[in-house]
Amino acid sequence: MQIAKKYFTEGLIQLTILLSLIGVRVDIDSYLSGYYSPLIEINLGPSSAYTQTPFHNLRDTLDGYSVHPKCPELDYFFASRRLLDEVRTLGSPRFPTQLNAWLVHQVSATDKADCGPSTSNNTDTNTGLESPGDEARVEGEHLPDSGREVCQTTPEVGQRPCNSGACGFLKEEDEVKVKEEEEPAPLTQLAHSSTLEQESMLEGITALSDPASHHPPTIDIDQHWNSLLSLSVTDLDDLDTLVTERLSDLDTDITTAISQDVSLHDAMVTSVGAFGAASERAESRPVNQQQRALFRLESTGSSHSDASPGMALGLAALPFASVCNLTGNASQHSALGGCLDEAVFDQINQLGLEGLDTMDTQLMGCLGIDPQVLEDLDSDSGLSLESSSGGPVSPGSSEMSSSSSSYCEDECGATGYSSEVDSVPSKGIMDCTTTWSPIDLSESVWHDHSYSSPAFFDQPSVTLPHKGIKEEPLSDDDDDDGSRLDDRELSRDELRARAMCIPFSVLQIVNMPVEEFLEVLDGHGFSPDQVTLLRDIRRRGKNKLAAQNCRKRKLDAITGLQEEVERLHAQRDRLLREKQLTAKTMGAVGQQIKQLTRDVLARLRDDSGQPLNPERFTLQCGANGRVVVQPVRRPAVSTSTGNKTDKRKKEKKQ
DNA sequence: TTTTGATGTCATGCT
DNA sequence: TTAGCATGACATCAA
Repeated sequence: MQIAKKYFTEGLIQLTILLSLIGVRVDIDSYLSGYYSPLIEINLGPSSAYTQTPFHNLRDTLDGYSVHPKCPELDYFFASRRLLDEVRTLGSPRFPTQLNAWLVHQVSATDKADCGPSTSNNTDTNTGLESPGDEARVEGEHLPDSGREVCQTTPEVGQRPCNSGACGFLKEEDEVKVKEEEEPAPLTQLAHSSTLEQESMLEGITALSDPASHHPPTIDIDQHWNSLLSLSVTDLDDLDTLVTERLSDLDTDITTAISQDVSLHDAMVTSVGAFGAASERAESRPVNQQQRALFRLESTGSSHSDASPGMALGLAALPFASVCNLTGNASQHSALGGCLDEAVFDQINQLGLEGLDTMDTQLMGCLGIDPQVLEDLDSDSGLSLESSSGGPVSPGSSEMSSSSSSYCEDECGATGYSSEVDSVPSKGIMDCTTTWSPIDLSESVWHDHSYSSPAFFDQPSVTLPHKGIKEEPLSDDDDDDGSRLDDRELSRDELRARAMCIPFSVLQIVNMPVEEFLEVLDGHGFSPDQVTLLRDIRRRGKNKLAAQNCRKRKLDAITGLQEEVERLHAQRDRLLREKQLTAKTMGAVGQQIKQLTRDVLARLRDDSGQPLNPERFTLQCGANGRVVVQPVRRPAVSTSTGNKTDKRKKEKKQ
């Protein structure tokens, strides 16, 4: 039985390795870290829900982040994680190392069932190899073997417990220093392996090391954490120095930095678990939990080093900010984030943060984040970019995605027309605020500056005088001020729709797919006027978005041209300087040549023994490097050349 | 009162 | 033919 189990385990490992080599992520770790023991799932075999390749195939799609039916509780987590993955894809490419995490789960997961599903504590749970219990002992007998096999027979893959997460990152240095003496062979392999392999091997070494050595890192975590937190935002240079020193101390820090990125979802699981499920472990160890969560979040580059807290909140960390208690540690957060994965957020900023900022304020409210912070990040004009992007009502987000995806490629989030942005609030927000209605959102974000007129109800004409607003006294009826203000916030089309008793909001009309729109036109028995109004509203809404897009592009083009002009100016200045420098150099060289020529000629004698006259002779350097004295050509020569030019002119004329 | 930027809307061409 | 997009032009509002 043990032999069969061993073969089975090895087969799983090999299969996982092969899948990883062809780019299929075997991300069991995501599931493991939340609710279930990895050991149990491993024992369940390949039919386990954690063999989630289909999930990963779907995860990158718009609506493909649905969780495996066995884990519906993780739905909102994966929605958040998907967002973060999208953000991270803007940065440097990531490499799936969850395979390694899976392998290490085999090694160290014997006590997972006892110590809880969270993977962040496996600094301590690695001692599970010694944990009592029959099952743990049985696994303890096998898993270390399998782990060594993996480490030795497949060094190119190595091991890496992603679930070790930030703890692993912090303790690796110390542990590896200790293990360098104890484990020379793996480190030798490490030296010849790639970055991720080194990372994996280091983690594997850590996982296979003596459990007794895992207790000190808990202290080291705090020490490292305090040292890192002691850095201020303005100490980034020092932080870089610190990183450099650590790199010099241990050349695997880079790999650990990568591991931070890779294991972000672990942090999210941990954090989410602490936030949503309020697990016992989260209660028993809140400090470490938050620290790890925060550190991991930062390690994934969730902020600019110089970003304001609001900026940080507006980034991809938003879905996780409240979970990770981010708001209270913005400065430290920035320092760490800027160190670990700054490049990602450079690109995010370059790509425009509006897409991420379009996290609806209601969602922020659900997460306990002050929406005002986000509003500060936006322009004060209340651009309907927000409204369009925040068109969460969009029942036809797919339609919007198909129509706007082409432009979203380079400006996704910038203009806010991303279908993804549309889709996210439509799901996340609706989950959080069940009382939310499209009308309310349209009133709050659909920008239409005062085209609405309360007089419209008195004069239900289709054409609305734009200046009717000013003509309408505001204080005519104090009792109706509230309703009038509400009406004033509505757009003209909204008012028209109300007047025509159309049971759809403008956003719904604009954003619904064509098929659905046609069904609405046909199925609701609208009058021709209503149909016309619906079509006009839809057309105007679409055109409004198009106009905003167009203007955005125009501004971008102008900005690009300005930058191009500046670049060309700089190039021209540089070339002019080079030209002047070259002229000066040429002049100096010419003077030197003249002086040398005079000196040489003064030392030469003609047939009569007289020095050569520099006025009549000159030195000519031949192609072979020989210097020949030649008589200076008189103007007659120049006239001959002039004759030649005359001949050429004559030839041209002919 | 004028200027200017932002925005909505319409017309038109194209896909 | 229709829907949608892109864009120029114009109107309006507000600072």
